[in-house]
Amino acid sequence: MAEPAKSSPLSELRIALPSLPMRLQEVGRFVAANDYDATTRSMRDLAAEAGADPAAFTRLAKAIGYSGWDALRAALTESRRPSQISPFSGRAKSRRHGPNADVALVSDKLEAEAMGLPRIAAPPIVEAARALHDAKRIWITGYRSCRSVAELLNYELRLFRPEQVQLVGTSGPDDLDLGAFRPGEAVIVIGFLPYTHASVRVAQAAHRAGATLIAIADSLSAPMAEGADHVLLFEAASSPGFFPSLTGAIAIAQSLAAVTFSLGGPAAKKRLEHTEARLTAASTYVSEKG
Amino acid sequence: MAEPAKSSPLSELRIALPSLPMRLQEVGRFVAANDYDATTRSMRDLAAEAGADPAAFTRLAKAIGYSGWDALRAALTESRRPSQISPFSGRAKSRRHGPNADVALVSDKLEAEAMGLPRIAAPPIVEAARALHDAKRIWITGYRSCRSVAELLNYELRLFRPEQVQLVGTSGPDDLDLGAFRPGEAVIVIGFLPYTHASVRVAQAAHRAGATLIAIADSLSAPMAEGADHVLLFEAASSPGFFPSLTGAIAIAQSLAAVTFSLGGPAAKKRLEHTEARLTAASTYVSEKG
DNA sequence: TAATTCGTGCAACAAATGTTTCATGGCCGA
DNA sequence: TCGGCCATGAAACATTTGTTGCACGAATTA
Repeated sequence: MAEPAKSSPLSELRIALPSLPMRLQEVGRFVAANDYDATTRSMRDLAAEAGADPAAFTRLAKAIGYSGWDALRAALTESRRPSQISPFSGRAKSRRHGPNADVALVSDKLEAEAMGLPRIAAPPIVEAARALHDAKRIWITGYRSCRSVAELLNYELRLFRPEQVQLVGTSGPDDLDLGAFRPGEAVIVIGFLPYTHASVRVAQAAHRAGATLIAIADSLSAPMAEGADHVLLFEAASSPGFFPSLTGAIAIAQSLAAVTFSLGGPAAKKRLEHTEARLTAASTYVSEKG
Repeated sequence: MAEPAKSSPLSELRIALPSLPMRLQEVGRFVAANDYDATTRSMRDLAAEAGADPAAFTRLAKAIGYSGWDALRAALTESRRPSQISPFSGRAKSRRHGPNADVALVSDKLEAEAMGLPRIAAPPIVEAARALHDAKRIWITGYRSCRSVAELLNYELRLFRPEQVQLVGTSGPDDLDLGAFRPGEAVIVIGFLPYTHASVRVAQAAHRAGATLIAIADSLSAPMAEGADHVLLFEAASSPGFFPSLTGAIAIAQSLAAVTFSLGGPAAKKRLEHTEARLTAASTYVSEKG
């Protein structure tokens, strides 16, 4: 196995974790999960809270290459020192070339996308959620990279409205679903430049069928936004990256699902709990650990 | 003796500072200026660096109203604890009822998610991208809501590396793919609390096979992060919503794809152009209109 | 089955920690 | 000038810290 980067003591710990004895794994996990306490409180204190032997901490430190717990904690403390993280402007010194160019690129991209989120208009989302709440059935469409957004929306809505939500094109060719749109139903279409023909066709079919059309797009002039009852806008090109940013679309989708759920009231809550209970019963999840 | 329940230990210190003896002022200023070291290093250590007597620290603490240096440091430690992600709690007083309640909810959610993005660490993303660049093959895994992230990553990476990227579980049962992991390949696992058994199984299989494991998760203590060569963290619970936030994961995924593409150089660019040309020729997109 | 290694908890150890005491020296009021 | 007061540094104190040696039990190997 390739030797991993020794960037942080915590990552060294994680990497060595699986090959450690059981008790040391427990302690290691505890340290990873409570790294702040690990740097501030005493070893015996941590041991008491973790329900482990104090010696285990010393042994853990030695097992991953440190001279003792003191050395591990010192490394942890240094890696957590805030001075190196806080100043955003300090990144300006990073040169355009060299190994840090990519880091600067990523940081800029994240920061740019963060700026875009608060610019999303909330009221249209709430209105669209009301439309979804009233809809007898909900269809969701998204192609290419927007398919991920469509599937997320489909997934979250189905958590509390399983029978009434459906992705277009999953139970056969898209064209079959296009003919199934009815008044009183809602169709969500997600897309941005360049727009796919398929998404436009779905939007047109929805409009023609008299269904409520909700478009999540990057522009009011997007083809699938024509004739839409609700248009939710996000900035796809806000980031200096190569691919259009989808964080805005994802944020809209999740907000839409959250508000729709909120409108659903106790019934939706009960439904969600029921779904979660079923998943838990099927032991889908890893059980909570101590 | 009663401990003061004031706002912040540091502000108490600053307030009481001018009325203190000269030597205690020096020490107090040192503590205020190096509060991180004050919580992590020992009293004698600080005294040595400040060029003061260790006893001065005890006297300082008592002068402010604490029972001793230990009490002061404990207060400092608690006030600095990072888990309190509550710079927003002040605004939480916005009306809970009325027609605008949902709008406020959405706005808060978007703002909270925007705050989370810049907190994502960029260097690990770049390192992970290097690993992807070197990988002979890339597997991607994500279940439940994380599947949307996995599919987005799969889509974007396939734009310029079509043959070497594959979603786990698309060409048959997951278990078939699990046996196909090889050293020199990279496996990406995306997940957050509650963690699915399936994702943990994939991570373990990757680790066992000697493949490079990249985990995109909400915590260092996530099961699939154990033994991972790269862990990319995002905040899933940062928003006051019902479903875990995925904007962080999406942002990481897109940054990862962007940097990997960047590392690919002209070859990747050529490949992407080729793919785009093919899609255009198939008239997938709506032609630019005037 | 016997021998051996390994993981683990317990307890004792030396070192380091925070606190206290004491002696010193400067300052101000009498 | 004297006497009391306070700030200050050094050293001694009890406590707590991280560490290590030892014994017991389980798992592994011959």
